[in-house]
Amino acid sequence: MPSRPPAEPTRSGRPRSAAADAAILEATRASLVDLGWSKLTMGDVAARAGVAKTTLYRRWAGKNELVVDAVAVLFDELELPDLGSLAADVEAVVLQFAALLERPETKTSLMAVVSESTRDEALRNRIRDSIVARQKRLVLRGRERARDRGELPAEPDAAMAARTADLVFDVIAGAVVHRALVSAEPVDTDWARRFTLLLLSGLAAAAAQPARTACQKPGGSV
Amino acid sequence: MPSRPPAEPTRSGRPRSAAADAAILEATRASLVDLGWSKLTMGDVAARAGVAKTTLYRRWAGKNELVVDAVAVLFDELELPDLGSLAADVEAVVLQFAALLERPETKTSLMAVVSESTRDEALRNRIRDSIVARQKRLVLRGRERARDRGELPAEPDAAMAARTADLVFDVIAGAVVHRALVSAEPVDTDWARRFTLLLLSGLAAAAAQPARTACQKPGGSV
DNA sequence: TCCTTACGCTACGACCCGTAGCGTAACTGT
DNA sequence: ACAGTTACGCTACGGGTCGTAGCGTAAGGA
Repeated sequence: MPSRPPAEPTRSGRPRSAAADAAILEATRASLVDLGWSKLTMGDVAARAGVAKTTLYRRWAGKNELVVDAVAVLFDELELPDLGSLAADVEAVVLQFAALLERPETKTSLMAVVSESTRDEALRNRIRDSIVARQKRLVLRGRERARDRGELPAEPDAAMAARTADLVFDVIAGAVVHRALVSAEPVDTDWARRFTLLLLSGLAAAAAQPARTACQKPGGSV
Repeated sequence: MPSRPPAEPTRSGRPRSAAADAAILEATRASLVDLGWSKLTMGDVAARAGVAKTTLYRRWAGKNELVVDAVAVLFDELELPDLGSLAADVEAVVLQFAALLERPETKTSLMAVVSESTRDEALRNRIRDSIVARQKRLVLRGRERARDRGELPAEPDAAMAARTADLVFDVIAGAVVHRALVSAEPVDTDWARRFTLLLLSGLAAAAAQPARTACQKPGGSV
């Protein structure tokens, strides 16, 4: 339901074709794969979907909104598995997220819409609601599950817990995105394992020592 | 010296105007501020720079390359301060980087060119050489300095040290970018401090315990 | 049956792209 | 001083996309 009018219970007149919605979003993803973000045009999407160009503009304000909706459903695939330990769960979700970023549809368009959103608050909200919020739930569920397992201490201060969750979210999502799209190097099992070790070690150690000095320990490698 | 021909020692004929280069790059930044990435056009940049549009195309292949060069010089401002401790240094550089991302020129264009680079290897290399590499140096210098201070153990395995540096780089840059541009929330002193604590705690603890299990400790908050 | 809304289609002005062609300007070598 | 070479400004152009208007038709609801 990507259409703009928030909710109108029963409207008279001809209803919008749900099949057209599906065809358009599918055509958008296909066009992203073939042409990439910059060469994707509204006319091309309309032609692929077997729909008039005007129909697109009746539902979406432009390319940005259309692509966000087309890509957002892919994030529904993300799930937090229950593999018995927090480390295994984090590692798995990192690999899932990386696999999603490897898909040409997302690879070419995610950063583009984020870039556009820096000058468009409505678009920013749309991205937050339909993409970012879905990812953040995984972090909250992961923390919840780890607390039930006894792997992380219960956080008495709710506000502080929320800020920590935000921090962890930006670290995980940011690191994976940066590795995959900016550094353009593979997020493989080895990288995911090393990253997870770094993150969880940091969470545990920082929880034990909230001071603000650097710690020094001898030892091996990360 | 953004022009494509790598190096031709002594060329005959009229030399390219260095003043025009400077004016064009300056005009590009100004146009980014006023119009943003998507509405920036080559014609507008040429007009602002007081230069013919054809001159732009004689030096840059297109918008992508031009903007990368125009923004790259801003990254020269980044420096790793020497504040006495690794934590303070990291915190400061995080804030510097965040301030850079707050500038409208970078905010609107960095992710856009990264997005374009997913389908253009030459652009990817250009970004890596003129932007990413400059940031990565800060990580290497930071580690070097921390080792001299005794804050981090010397890493005997050079290959492993390089991989750790890459990991740390993606974590720092990725987290800051994600916080600033995707979550669109401020990277303030508090956030930088909490992030730094998490990172450095993780580095120290993970170095001491390279195993692959999650660690559980009691304690307060990050 | 009337009313309302969605759809397909065509056409349109506006804008931007990237290039070709030309005459002129600037610098190099002999 | 002169020819050779390259850069520059300017104009003009075909090709493409944008986003919208207008029209007739299709598909539901009262």
